[in-house]
Amino acid sequence: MVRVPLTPEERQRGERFGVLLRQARGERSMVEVAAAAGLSAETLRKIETGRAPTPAFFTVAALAAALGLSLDELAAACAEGAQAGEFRQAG
Amino acid sequence: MVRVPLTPEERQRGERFGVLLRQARGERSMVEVAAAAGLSAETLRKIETGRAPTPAFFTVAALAAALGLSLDELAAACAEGAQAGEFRQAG
DNA sequence: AACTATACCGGTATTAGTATCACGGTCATG
DNA sequence: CATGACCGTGATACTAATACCGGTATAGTT
Repeated sequence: MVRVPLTPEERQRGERFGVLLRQARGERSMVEVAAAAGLSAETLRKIETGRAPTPAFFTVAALAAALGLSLDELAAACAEGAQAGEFRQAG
Repeated sequence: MVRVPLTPEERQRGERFGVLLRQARGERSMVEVAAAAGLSAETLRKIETGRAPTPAFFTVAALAAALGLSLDELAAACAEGAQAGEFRQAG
């Protein structure tokens, strides 16, 4: 095995990431935001639904610009979410 | 063609991106920074040399955290660099 | 019911990111 | 020179991101 498959935690992080993007998209359509970011709507949908859990940096940067989000806050939000659900689930 | 190959501009952006990371690494070794970011040294090398021009978002986020960089500034620097190197070299 | 717009889903094709393996260069030791 | 440790690099193997296609479902309009 030369490339390790994505761990469940990474996929969960991708899901949280997608939720954040979807919230930021608000009422706008996928097609509009995807076009603004220079992506296909399918790619945006995969990212939002967590089916593409680790998108490329510049893809996320373009999306963040189209949505008016901060990359640092975005990454921090995912990291915080990971800690919240990672080892503090039981107590 | 279902996935468009990276354009020369995207590759150039990847090279600028790698240069920024290498500058931020300073005197530290690849092995140390890669370990701090949770990557293999080879992956860090590919990113720094521009052979991986569009790394994953969380890979970049981990690197930025290890190097003390801002993701927003990083993305902005690459975008500005694109404009600066495109038609305004002296800018 | 038909038409339009939006979003979800499975399948498919192609490129690219990431990790492991193997090699050369440098410095310190003997 | 031989050995070992660290650094950077190139080749290779494997998974994932991205895009396109067809089908499905919901909601609004006529």
